[in-house]
Amino acid sequence: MGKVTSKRSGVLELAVLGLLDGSPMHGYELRKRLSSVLGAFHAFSYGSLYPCLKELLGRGLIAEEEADPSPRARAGRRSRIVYRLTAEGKDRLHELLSEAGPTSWDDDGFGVHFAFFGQTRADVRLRILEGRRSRLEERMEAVRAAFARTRERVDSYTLELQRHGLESVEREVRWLNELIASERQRDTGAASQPRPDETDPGQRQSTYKA
Amino acid sequence: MGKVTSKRSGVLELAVLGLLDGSPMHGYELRKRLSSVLGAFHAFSYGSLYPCLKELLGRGLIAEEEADPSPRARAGRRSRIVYRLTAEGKDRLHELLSEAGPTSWDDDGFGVHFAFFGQTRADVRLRILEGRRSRLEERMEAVRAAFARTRERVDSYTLELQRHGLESVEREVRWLNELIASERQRDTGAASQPRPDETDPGQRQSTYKA
DNA sequence: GTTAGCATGTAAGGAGTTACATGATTTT
DNA sequence: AAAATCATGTAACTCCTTACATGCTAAC
Repeated sequence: MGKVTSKRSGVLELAVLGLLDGSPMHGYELRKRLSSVLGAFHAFSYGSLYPCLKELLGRGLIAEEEADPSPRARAGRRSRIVYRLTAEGKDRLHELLSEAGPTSWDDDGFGVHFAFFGQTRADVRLRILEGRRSRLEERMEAVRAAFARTRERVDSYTLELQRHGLESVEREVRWLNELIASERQRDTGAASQPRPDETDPGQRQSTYKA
Repeated sequence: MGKVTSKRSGVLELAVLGLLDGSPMHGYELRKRLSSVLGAFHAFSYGSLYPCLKELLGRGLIAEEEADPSPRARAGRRSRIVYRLTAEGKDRLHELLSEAGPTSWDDDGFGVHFAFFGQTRADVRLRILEGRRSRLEERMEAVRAAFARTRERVDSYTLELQRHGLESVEREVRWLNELIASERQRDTGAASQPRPDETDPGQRQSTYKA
């Protein structure tokens, strides 16, 4: 009945809402931020971004900005459409940030969720980090098993590829272990509050690697 | 006019042809090999594999095996369909293995191409490795640029994500550098043969990492 | 005043997943 | 003979990309 259109992925929706929560922006700028935040993980094209913005607008999660802070738009039409998050958009953002499902463990989803960890509850952060780790460990086990089964029969390039892949995943697991340890540390000390909702803007310098 | 159906991706096609060139296999087995060869890079589901096999069959690149080496199939119907590469399939495989285009530089494509480097000409190998490296270096530059622009304004989680992403890419570039150096080394010494087509099964132990 | 880059958008379609459906073979 | 796993297949659907189309704005 009320089905607006398609769902436009959870990942892009979260990324857009999260970025607009920081500050209002127009699409072009948004896309640059996406590329830099997701960086090595993923990049979106305009062909998915603009339709997504339209849909979010239709759902009332974002709205066009009225203001023209500097009088650049001469008359009538402005060429840049600046979007801001509505109250409903903020609600939806917090809803998405509370979800620690499988979509927050895969390659794309994890990157986006992690990027907004500053706005995410501590318990959800931990669940996502641990979920991601399990996911990677499963993958490693599968590869290692196949590795053992076929070791003799594959040429050295295939072997080298598997070795490098495995090493990359192992590296990410170690990274996650450090992050998880670091999360646990800050949890002890402050009793497990049901919903801390820490705004904590930039206090925490990286204890992880240094 | 002769358009059979859709293209079913170049990546899957190459992977299937390459694996079947090794030895005939049925779909289920093929999929396991795919997961292990591509490992950390990508995995395909049956929903894409079986349609692909059908299409390759229709194009005459693969064929169903006649043989039943062990009399396991009792009567009439066999439950496993074993595919083998046809002569046309071998041609197509060599054609795909000679291509060093953009598809061999992205995440999925590179993994598959690399897995079959043993069947790839030396000059093509080098072009692919160098193409992949440029691609990664472009990405790094973009991220670094954005990094410099927004450094102050982002919270520590976003920063940590960018740092980790950048480090992962840097690691792969170093890996590629070693591979490229190693390729260049074996090129000098043997004059540049037009088509060496070295079968070289497992001679070459990893000089890269040790 | 024209090239280059900013900015927005759309239509067509490619690529693969999920979920489902079904049967054969092996293990318990 | 029930349960697990092997094995094959399909339809609907999700999601994103490519290629195109258009106009504004700044620099040369």
